[in-house]
Amino acid sequence: MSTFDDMDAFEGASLSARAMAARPMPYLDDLNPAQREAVERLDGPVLMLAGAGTGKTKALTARIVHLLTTGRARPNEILSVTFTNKAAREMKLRVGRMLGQQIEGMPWLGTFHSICVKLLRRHAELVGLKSNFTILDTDDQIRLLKQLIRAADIDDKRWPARQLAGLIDNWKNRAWVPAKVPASEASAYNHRGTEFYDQYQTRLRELNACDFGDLLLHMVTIFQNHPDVLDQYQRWFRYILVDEYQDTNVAQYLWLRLLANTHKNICCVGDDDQSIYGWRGAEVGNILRFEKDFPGAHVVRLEQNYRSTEHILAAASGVIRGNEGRLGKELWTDAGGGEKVRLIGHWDGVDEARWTGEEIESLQKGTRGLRPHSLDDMAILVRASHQMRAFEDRFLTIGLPYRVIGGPRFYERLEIRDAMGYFRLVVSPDDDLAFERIVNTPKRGLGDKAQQVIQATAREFGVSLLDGARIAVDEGRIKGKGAGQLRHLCENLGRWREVMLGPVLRQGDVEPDDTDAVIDDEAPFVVGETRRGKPTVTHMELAGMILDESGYTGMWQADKTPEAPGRLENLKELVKALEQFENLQGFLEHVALIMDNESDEAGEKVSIMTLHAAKGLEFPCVFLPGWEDGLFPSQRSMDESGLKGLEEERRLAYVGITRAEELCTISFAGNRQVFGQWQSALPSRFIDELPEEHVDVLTPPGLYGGNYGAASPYGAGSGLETRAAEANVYNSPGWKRMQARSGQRPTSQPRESRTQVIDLTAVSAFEMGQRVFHQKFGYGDITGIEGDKLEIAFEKAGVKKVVARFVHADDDVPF
DNA sequence: CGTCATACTCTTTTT
DNA sequence: GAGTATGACG
Repeated sequence: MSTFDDMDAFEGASLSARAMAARPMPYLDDLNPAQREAVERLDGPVLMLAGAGTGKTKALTARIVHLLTTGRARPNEILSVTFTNKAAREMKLRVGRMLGQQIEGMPWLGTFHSICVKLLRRHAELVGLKSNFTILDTDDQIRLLKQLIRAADIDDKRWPARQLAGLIDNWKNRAWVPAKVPASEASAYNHRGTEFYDQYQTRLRELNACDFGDLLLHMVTIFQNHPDVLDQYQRWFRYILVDEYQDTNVAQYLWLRLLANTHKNICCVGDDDQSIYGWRGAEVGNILRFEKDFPGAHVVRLEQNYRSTEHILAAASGVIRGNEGRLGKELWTDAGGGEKVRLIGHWDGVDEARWTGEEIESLQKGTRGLRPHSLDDMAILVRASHQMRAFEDRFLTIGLPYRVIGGPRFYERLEIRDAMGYFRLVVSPDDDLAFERIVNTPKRGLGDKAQQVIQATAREFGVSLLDGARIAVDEGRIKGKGAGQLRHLCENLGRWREVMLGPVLRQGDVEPDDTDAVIDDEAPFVVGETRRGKPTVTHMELAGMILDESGYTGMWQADKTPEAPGRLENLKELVKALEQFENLQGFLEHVALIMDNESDEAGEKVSIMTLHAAKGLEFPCVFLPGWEDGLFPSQRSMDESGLKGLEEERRLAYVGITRAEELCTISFAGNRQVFGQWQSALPSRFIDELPEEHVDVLTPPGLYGGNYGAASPYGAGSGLETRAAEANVYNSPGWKRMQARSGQRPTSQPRESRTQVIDLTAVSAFEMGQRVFHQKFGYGDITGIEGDKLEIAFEKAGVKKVVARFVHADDDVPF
């Protein structure tokens, strides 16, 4: 079967090019001249330099629609790549909307990774894989490397697997296969980096697996070594569109260049000022070099900003101006001045969080001529995720609803990964990594020794761990109660697999309720020559069955730790998520590639996220806390990458400010608790780069260091001065206030500013001494009741004041 | 083999 | 400070 037969068979061809060519093009009227040029210049290489908030996605979707409308390409001949699944979804949606019809056939609109998986499944054998290869997540990757490291008798304390993983990842990002890693890297990882890289790749092949970086690397390798394959795709993809081009790494760049080589109709959209992923291999150079790489390229600049006020844009420009070697863009708007960017200094991180919380509440009511804002309009953008905690703590105690975006991802949670380990093993019984993960979870009395026996047996017979386990059990190589449990597990796995595959049909059997399907070609799994009927249970039921019968659910039900209920909840959610998929296999594939978690909880909430996660988003009101040297710009960034690192941090600042539509508030704190240790810092150097005429310095009464220029409470300074200041810290009013606060008198000032409805039913449900459960703090006893707030002595988290509705009575535990 | 205590790293950022 | 990893003990 030729590769393109199935492409044609793809949903794609549903739109006839002729029918579309006759249509009007209303979408063009909606564009400004620059956008319009970017849309209409269809042939040849185009670089769309799109500043923040300049309608990039609009132009990009209009371009796709234009390609379709003019009949230049059918939907399945357009390759459009994004970095995130979210961006891909958004684009699909908007193309459909603009076109006025739902488009089924954009099979090649997706992330680099998802498109590469699709391609790689077709050509896997060219790099020594089978088309049903599994995609390893970071955790599997690390465990695999650790095995290799230990096998080589190296101290994995001194030479951590994470480091090696990072190294290999880097190399893959640069499209270096083991043989191509340059000599200059030879000293990496104690001079054994390349050696391990080679071993690792071999091992992956044995496991019929690949990691994230491989998805791209393998495709580049295939394109380079198999011109016939490349040629097909080069001809097939008549038009290529790339979003966020400034974030591409070398492998992605090569991949694109190879594919674009025939038609050369490649349109890259990006903003060099928003390149913030250098640390994971992105090369700003790709976008800076575009005109050299693609001779005859047209560059279109989108500079009219539709998002922010003048002051905000000017502040952002002022900061980004400090970077060298930009392509150069100046954003402008006709939106008028608006509010100046606000700057405020705080004594410490706790104060910062408290002030921010109060500010959010007054923005909600509407202050100083600003309209009232929904909490959904507000976001707190931090440099590093650990900064989130201060805000979470504060918001929890004052009962301010918030959502953390990009926090611990759903699919990375322990219980989810365990569950998926079971699913993986049912779908592919020779997934050794999955086997290792779940053999002894829940506890089955299979410790180190038993597992070594299994390993040895598997190696001896040259089979998977699961088969090795079967043999080991049959031959009585494993003793004790573990043996029985292991046998049980193996039998279960076999049985679940049979259930999934469906009943075996004998020659001539007819499906009871489907007369056409003597042999069901669409059945998810056709193994060997065996014919299978429709499974008797849905994959959701199967999933539930697996989790229950394996004892996994039971394990958490028996667990009395505070996390257990949440974990069970997550497992339920996991099974629910299965509904959207045809079968377990489809689900696993999806999960491997989905890294963003859309938690669409209802209700108005303030968003808290990292600056990286905020790229592409916008909010009327944005808070940018933690602008202190060392934190932002991050010391590590500067140590590792010097000026380049600093410039990337500066771009991060630029990204942060340009997220704001109406109000942008920057803050810093003189002191912060890091690693449980108090540390002081100076205001960020980026603060000095904010143009004064666009900044409002807020200095609340009794506050230290609210002025900038001479911004720090201790004066701008040398290390000496800082040390001296540290000595003074303990006499300062702020310190004393902090001490007083941590004393937590039960009658501390009631907060008059709150206009929250007190939920009396919630309060009256509690009484002194009652044992309660809190989602974040765990179990505790009520030691005080005051309005709608409870004072609770938590077992783990200590004494806290918490709004009653965040607390549940715990009826399970007698006292 | 499983549980508990201690010791040690960790904080960038993610497809 | 918290989570993980290792080692001693039951």
